[in-house]
Amino acid sequence: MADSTVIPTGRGRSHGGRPRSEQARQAVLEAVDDLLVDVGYAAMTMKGIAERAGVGRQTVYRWWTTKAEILLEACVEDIQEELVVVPRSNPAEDLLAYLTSLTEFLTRSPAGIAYRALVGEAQHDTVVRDLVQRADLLALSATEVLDRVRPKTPGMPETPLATAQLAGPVLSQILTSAEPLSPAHLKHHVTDLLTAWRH
Amino acid sequence: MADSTVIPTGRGRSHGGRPRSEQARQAVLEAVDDLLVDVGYAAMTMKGIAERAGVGRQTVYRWWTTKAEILLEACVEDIQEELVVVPRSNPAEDLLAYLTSLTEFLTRSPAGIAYRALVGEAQHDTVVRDLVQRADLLALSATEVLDRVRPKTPGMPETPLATAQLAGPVLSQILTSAEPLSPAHLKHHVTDLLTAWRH
Amino acid sequence: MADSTVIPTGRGRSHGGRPRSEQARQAVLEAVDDLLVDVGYAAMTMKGIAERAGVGRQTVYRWWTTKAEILLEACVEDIQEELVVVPRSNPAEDLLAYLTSLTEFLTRSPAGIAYRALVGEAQHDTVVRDLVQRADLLALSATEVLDRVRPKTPGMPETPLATAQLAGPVLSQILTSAEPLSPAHLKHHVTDLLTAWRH
Amino acid sequence: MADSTVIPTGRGRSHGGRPRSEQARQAVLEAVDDLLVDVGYAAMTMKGIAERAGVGRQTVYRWWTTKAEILLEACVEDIQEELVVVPRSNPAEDLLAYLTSLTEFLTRSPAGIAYRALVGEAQHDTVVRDLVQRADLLALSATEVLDRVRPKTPGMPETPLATAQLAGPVLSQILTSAEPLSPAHLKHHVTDLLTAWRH
DNA sequence: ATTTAACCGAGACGGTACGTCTTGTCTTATA
DNA sequence: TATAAGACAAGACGTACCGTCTCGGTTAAAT
Repeated sequence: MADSTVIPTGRGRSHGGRPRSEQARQAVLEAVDDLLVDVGYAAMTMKGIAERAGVGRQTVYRWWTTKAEILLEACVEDIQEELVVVPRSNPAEDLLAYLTSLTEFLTRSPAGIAYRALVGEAQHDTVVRDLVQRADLLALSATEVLDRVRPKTPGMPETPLATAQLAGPVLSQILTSAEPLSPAHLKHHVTDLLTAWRH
Repeated sequence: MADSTVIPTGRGRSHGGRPRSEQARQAVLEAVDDLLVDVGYAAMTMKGIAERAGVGRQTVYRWWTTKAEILLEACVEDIQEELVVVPRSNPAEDLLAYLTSLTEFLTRSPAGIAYRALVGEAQHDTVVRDLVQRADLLALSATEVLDRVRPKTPGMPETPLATAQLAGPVLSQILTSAEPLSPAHLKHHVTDLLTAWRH
Repeated sequence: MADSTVIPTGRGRSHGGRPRSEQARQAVLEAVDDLLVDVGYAAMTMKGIAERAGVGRQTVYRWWTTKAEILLEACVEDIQEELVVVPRSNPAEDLLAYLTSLTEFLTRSPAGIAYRALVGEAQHDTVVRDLVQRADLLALSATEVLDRVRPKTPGMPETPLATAQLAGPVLSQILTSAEPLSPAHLKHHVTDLLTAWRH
Repeated sequence: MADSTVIPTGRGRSHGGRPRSEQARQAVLEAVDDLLVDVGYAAMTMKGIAERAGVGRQTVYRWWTTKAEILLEACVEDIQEELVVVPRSNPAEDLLAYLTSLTEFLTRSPAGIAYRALVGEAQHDTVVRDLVQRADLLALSATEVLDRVRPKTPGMPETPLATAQLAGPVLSQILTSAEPLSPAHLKHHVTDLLTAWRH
């Protein structure tokens, strides 16, 4: 799935013609990251992206149709690296490390901020909604942690609900409030989860 | 607090002059609701709102500065009515009724769709972010339910975290996926919460 | 006829709304004259006109659809003034004065250069062709002279042909060559015309 | 002179390499003729020409710099054939036949329409102006006729003026009006010319 | 009863981003 | 080396919306 977005060089490639410039692609992806930090999602425009990247406007439109699409491509590579959590010795530490890492990602990392912008845009735009769902960025990282913890928690529900129970409170707090859940809250939350899942 | 947004007729009112037209205000609020359903948030413009309401553009700009602000005012009145849950005989039913009602609100009600649009816009626009936080629409309804349940759940954490644990999974699922949590999931989630909160 | 183009303030004016800015209109007409001299017709763009006039792009498009249309409006007022020839004592002098004035107009006057540009564009663009024909700028001035001369030239053909015979050689020479007909040629031409028209 | 444009295969041709494709050249010249009729001069683009000809864009730019240049080359060969008038028994018939042929050429023949487009473009573009003047397409054909008539018209002025007097009214009428001079007008014009030229 | 002041609708104003188009250059693979 | 294909940077195209302004008219409270 990811391939179709990650490797856009595809496209027929029958013969002849100048090949796509990897340099231009990288310049656009970097420009998008920079602009998101500098001016924010709302003030980011296709025109501005092209200019910041030193690239023709048509070149941007040739490969992407919206700024959300560019943002997704720019974000999708980073997210896996940044959200990988090294296994811990026990479930409580494992889950807490994940939630801490998730909070950090969503509030500090450029990729995380991009992810929030995408989720925001998804509420307005059906196309973006589909893109975000298909990429399903959080589920991948959460699944990994949950699979490690599952053997020791016989009451854990199936993955979709467990993911929602684990990450939902953290994510929705960040999306609707100024402040994320505190480390103490995170710890309490993990304890409650394990209490429930062990029964 | 809500008053400051609901009664905008204030504004100095030193003396003389034609009073604000309540008719124009209502026309704008209704136009915004209609347009959100008809064309979606992204395609909704200040110009379009004025035209749909049969109102001069200056009249819109005189009282609101962004479409988010109008939407908030249109939404804030409905939300309390729609999310009120009649008390049930036991905690499990009380919580389940609330989550069911919340799911319904966020996926069906025009006011709920407006709320999602506002949360979405808040990720792009700091001003909207503040508006949404200040209104704190969900907390009000959740607090009521939690207060009813609290006497029977000694382990329930303080309200902010409990609200996140209760509504977070439901909300974040709706914001990031096509499908909300199923009734069965909601039931399972309530059971888990009560298991944790009773210990 | 000319009124419809000369008084563009018309347009219904049924009620309400900010009235058209005469200042903006004048700024555009002057900008077009300037640009025609500075950069030439081909390099003149709607964007450039708006910028030179210090006017929004939409303001230009609101009142004119092509640069030719603007040019015509800018030209149509000047042309009558510049091509009026004071009556002379005899036909030969009358005609020669007109042709001299015409040559001067077409090779020196900004309005004359604009007229040539319009005739040029008329070869490519049917809409411009109609505009130019309808305005019929040269015929008006030629008719005046011909009417003065006619009483003394019984053999003069009807006005359309006489106009072509009088001005055609001068105009086509200027349109297809670097150099206009010389004063000596003009004199010779007038003599030939009168010879023919007196028989 | 014509050679430099007609035989563009020249270009040094010092040593090896793939020779110019005569097939590509013909395809371009035909595409230009087709497009002029189909979409008109203004809507004709270098890109469109290349695509219609089934030719690479670089190939077009390699051999011509503007569409006017291509048009001139496409036009220059035809014009001589189409404007040749077989000698008639008397000056009046000779001149009338020429003017009739000229009218037909300018209003019907693709090459004539191309010529009008070139004259039109010459008003905007100095380079085209020079090209058209240098080719001097009409003078060649007019000179031929005038030379036949001259022995019988002692008062005919030198060729440039005589050409202007003969063809100018016809040409300028076509360039500035919807309708060319009528056959009756042409006949009248010839009579007038001969009246003047015989004195 | 008149004046004053803020409201109302309409719509033109100077801007700016949109997404598309053409320009002339370049880079590739093929002939 | 010339070719067809097609990506590239640049920038004009005409449209839409932005937020402001100007108009003539309306509606009340303060003169």
